Amino acid sequence: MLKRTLYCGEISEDHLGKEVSLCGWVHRVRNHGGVVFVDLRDREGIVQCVVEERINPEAYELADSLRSEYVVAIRGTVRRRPQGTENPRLKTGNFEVVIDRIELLNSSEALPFPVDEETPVSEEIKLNHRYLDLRRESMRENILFRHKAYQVIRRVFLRHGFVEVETPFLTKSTPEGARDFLVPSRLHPGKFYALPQSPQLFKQILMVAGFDRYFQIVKCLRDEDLRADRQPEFTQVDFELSFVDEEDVIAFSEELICDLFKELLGLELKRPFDRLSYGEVMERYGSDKPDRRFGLELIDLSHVFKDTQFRVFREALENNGAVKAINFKGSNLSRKEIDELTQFVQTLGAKGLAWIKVEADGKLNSPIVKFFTERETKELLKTMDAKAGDVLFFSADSKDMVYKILGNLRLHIGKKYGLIDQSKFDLLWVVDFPLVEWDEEEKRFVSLHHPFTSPREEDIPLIEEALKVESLEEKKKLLHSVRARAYDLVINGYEVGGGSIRIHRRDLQELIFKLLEIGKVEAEEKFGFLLRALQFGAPPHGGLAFGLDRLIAIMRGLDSIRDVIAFPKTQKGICPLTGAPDYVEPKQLKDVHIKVVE
RNA sequence: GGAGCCGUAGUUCAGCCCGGUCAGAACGCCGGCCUGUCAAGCCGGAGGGCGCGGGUUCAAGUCCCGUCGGCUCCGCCA
Repeated sequence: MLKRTLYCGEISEDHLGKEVSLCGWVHRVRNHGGVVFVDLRDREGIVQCVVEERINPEAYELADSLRSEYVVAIRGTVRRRPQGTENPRLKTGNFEVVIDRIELLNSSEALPFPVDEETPVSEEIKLNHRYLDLRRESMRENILFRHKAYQVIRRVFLRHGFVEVETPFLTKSTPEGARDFLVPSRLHPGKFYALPQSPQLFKQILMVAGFDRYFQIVKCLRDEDLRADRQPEFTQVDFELSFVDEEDVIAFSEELICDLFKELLGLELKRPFDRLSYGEVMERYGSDKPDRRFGLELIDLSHVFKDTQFRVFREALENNGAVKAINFKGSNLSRKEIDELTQFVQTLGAKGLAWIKVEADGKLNSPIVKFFTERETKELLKTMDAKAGDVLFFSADSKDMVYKILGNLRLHIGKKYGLIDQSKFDLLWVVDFPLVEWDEEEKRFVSLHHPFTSPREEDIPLIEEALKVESLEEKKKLLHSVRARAYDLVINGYEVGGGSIRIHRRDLQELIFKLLEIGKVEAEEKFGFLLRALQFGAPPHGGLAFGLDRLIAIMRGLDSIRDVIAFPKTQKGICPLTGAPDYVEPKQLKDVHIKVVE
């Protein structure tokens, strides 16, 4: 067999006149009668190979019989293409390989879909034949890009003295957080391991153990429903440092992100990244992960309607809710377009969508202005800076609902009407998260981040006070102002990283468990190992984890993380390639003491 | 758990609203021609019965119900 001397995509000026041997896949064959062009492809790119019948009849005949995705080795001589026949779309487009010999290494069936960028192919078919999909240039580049990212990331960590440590995959199920994937134990009937949602507790233990700086590029598993940016198994760039505060973690994170953007995209990001508080981003964007590449900010109207007779607005304000609006400036939306947006917000649980359109003559076209006083209307238009052609959309409801409706509507409009500058990267730290929020379903407070996140020192008395008061409203009020020492990195409206300074004192950790109504017995049972560790000289520590899949997808301008994962799952959590999940043999079930009930 | 869009040749789609030459196009595939193309070109050919199951009807890709699958979103995701 001919042995490769270089990759197809590497052919350049340097190889002119030299004999080369290439191994790869037949991308395309063009036979012009007497001369055949074979585009040969490998992971580095494509190069055109050529053979003429009258010069090399044997190779010509074989070349003529080649079909897409046949595997061949080709020996030949590199030459400059005849003038006027260069192909600027190929990296190797100024050169071609004059075929001396072709070895057919394997043939291929007719393809289920073309290995090119032109034809859109359904996700199902692509994943079914992922090996073919991955041969496509864009997918190959996504995977190679990701590979390069690993290298940059490791280099940055090593530069800063981080130690790479692996943590267990067979671990313990913990309450709080996402649903666990469970693994039945054969040796311990009725007991289960859980696959880790993240190495959170292990990395904290490593800090207690004195490793000082830890990192790991690691799979995390959560048994929750999928989204374009969520897979049941995904990769975190996880790290933790001792003897640090927020600023250290943030500064290091920025360096890591900057190095990635610089080395992989050639972009110099401006440092420090912007920071906004959780409260501010919720007020302005209705989201804790805002995309700031376009406007349409939420504007508060409670002062305008504080005494309004319009029932919908009045009730919202009376019930401690909010009245807010966004102004889609100069959009001149038609009634049909407004109806479409109304339908959209209804899928989010809105009853309807109040709107005002400012017509060209300045008249207001709206189903609701008739309920406003003259003063309200005037102040409203002023607050919203409403001009001819503008369309205003309102939401009046509980604060959570207003944020949800207008935040999602804002994004929907931004995408639908092309308001987003796709060439930009918007990097933002969201800080000052509340430590906990009330969970109406569970009727208790739950961590916004996770139960190991430290509250601000000065806010701890508020927690103690809240635990003493009886009234729930009073509790909520007190706890609302307890801030977590947490920080999220948001890029283009995606949460790509999150972390916090952790609790390193047992008494404080116990206080938080108490706040979260995790009883002493349960805390001991589930987190006893952590509590004990905190008693034996736990250093102050904190860290962060980046969602690598999301980060790579954003850097590559992709909408779905499936495109940066070699073997992703479909929305129903199925791997079409292997057919997982699947039934197993009764013997296997018996071994692990599992009986399946319908 | 819920909502929306989609499912027709190997692939991407049109046809569905207004049931009755509606089973089509392009690419791919097969055969032939062609010495400079590069998503080659030209000529010819094969290939599906419309995801699956019911129902309505004289008649169903076309209407109705159910179901499965893909995608997007809500819930969920400490």
